[in-house]
Amino acid sequence: MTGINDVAKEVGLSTATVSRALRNLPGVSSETRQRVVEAAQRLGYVASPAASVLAGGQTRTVAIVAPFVTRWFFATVVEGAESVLRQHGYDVLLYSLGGDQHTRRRVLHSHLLSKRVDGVLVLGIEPTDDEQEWLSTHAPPVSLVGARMAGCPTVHIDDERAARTGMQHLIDLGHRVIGYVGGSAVEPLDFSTPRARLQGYRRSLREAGLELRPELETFGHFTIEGGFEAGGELLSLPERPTAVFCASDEMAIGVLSAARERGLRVPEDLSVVGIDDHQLARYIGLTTVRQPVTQQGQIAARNLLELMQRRRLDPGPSLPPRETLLQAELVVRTSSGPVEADQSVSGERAT
Amino acid sequence: MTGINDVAKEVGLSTATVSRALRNLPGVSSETRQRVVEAAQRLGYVASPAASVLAGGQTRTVAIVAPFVTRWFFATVVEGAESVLRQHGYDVLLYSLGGDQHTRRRVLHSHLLSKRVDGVLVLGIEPTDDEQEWLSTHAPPVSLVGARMAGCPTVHIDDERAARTGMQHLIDLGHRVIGYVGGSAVEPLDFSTPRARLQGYRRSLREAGLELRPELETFGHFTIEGGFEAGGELLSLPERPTAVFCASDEMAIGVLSAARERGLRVPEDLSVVGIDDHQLARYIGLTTVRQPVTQQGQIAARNLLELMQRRRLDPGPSLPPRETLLQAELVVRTSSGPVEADQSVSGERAT
DNA sequence: CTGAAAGCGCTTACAG
DNA sequence: CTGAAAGCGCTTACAG
Repeated sequence: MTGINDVAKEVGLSTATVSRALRNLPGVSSETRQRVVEAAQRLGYVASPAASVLAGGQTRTVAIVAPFVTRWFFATVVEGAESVLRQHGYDVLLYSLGGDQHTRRRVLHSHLLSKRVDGVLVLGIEPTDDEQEWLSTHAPPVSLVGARMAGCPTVHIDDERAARTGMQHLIDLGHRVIGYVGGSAVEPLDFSTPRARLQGYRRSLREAGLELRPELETFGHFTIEGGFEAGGELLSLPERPTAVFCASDEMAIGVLSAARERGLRVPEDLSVVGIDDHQLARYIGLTTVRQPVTQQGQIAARNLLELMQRRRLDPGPSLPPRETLLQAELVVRTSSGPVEADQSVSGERAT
Repeated sequence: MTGINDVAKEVGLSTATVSRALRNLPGVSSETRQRVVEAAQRLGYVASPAASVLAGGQTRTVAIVAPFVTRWFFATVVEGAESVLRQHGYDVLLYSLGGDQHTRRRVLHSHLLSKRVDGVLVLGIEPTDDEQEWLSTHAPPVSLVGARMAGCPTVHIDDERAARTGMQHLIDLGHRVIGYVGGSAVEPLDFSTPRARLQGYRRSLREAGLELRPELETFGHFTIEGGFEAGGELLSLPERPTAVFCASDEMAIGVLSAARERGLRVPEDLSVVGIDDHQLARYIGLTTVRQPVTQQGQIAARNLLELMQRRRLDPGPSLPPRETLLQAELVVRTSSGPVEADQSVSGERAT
């Protein structure tokens, strides 16, 4: 494998000069630089990352930490972030936690990260206080999507408000018994998104003077299958809700499926609304609260690039962290409609 | 940041012994090993990957190269592979090519990989002859999913056969005019899967004595949206097909949506069959040819682990590469049905 | 079983 | 503008 010495010999210069020339550092005559670049090209030389890192360079690598990559939202954010990072010459180390606490611990709470990457992109996970403390003292810069961490830039939508937007739509349509399909029964403290959406659901009900009923709150774990199960529960209730609001489109798809299985017409017998605007949503006519997803990945990546550059240039005091709040907007399709006459009877009872 | 020297000082031993103890190498008394491990733990020491690699160790990192991570198939394979690799202590560098030739070139055809990772997992891309030659001389072991490369282990289904399975189902139901939604009009040589599925479609028609018509072959780029567009074309044909076979479930979902938009009943007016068994398939009643997906990622990861281990232990002649052919099976749901009376008229005409 | 020393392939002050 | 030399933090023969 050709090393920097081979290139140095080839052009009759020191490795120092070769190193500087290849990295476009100042202080190399343009003629020399050109000769070096040509020789390197000819010999097929690429610097050994390990040696560069060890000698004090950067790793040119970023870690992306996400709970799952099979969920549409995270896969899309990863793709958005990855392309921006790659354009800037960074490689991406993927840590898909898979809900595993052990892995999470190893990844977030060990020295691995700090010596391996120049920055960390955290998706959809709210680091605990312990983790935050550890990260801020040991780890390289952190940038987040859909979560907050003291002193770090983040990009997200207002989840509570997004939920309220979807709920308001249903309430405006006259629905009075509205089921909810959210994340899981016991939201861990470190997942703020599902908590905020649940809050939004509840607050909308309260402000509309509607009753909060525990049996209307179900949990779909952000999967189609989970939504199907949760939808099944809701539709089996003695007093069946006339609408179901879901914390994600994937769960909404599950609910639609549960409705179909029971022969319910959508939206005549049941209205369903989600959050995301999943790629599938427009094709199945799902009413949803759309959030920009690729864009969140891109913005988070740019935030991270900026932090890494800042740390390189000037280890002084950092700017106040940026919080980018993206707009989510209601997209009305065919899965939601007004309460029908026979439905509103049960709806009135509920009020 | 605590280094190996700090640990060595702490226990009053040489760095060599500390290094050996921590990596469980033989030739260290168990008492010594225990002291070292404890000290390392206490000091929060983790070896610098860069230094380990440079000193002759392995990178403990694997590259996964995939065209897209937002496609369900690839995301699922990645998740399967990643969890196996992580269990074995490997990190994963993700290269999502995004159909970009430039990125592809940089990733597959530069020295980056060879110095950065111990192995490469290639998903859904058939390296060109040039790339194969380069990879086999410069790169670490390669393991593939859904593609072949000389001398490398691979796992995949028989794509032509999978297509024939789906097609036979439609033919058995009496369909005589069957549309096809595949990858893209000009399949690059390096994507064998779409080509093989198209072959399967054609061969099934020929063997059933049915006519191959160019206007029945459309292209959906393996996305829902692409399937929707392609489906639209097929359903606008003067002689509308009574069935559509799709090279992936995501495209089939698009076709279903196009049918719905036109008010066509499924399966009475149109049968639709896909390949994959996408997580959504059972919830929308999609008939499909199921392939194991997570499993392909896991097997490919194990193949790679084995190769990496073999290279470590014994750089001698390697075993003949393993080709794992997984079974794909028809899953009949509600999106396919027999040709109806009024349909078969046009069907008969087509014969 | 343990240690001293060389070396992995770069980068970076420091000189000139 | 260029070079000699130290050093990044480990691992690995080689001795003992």
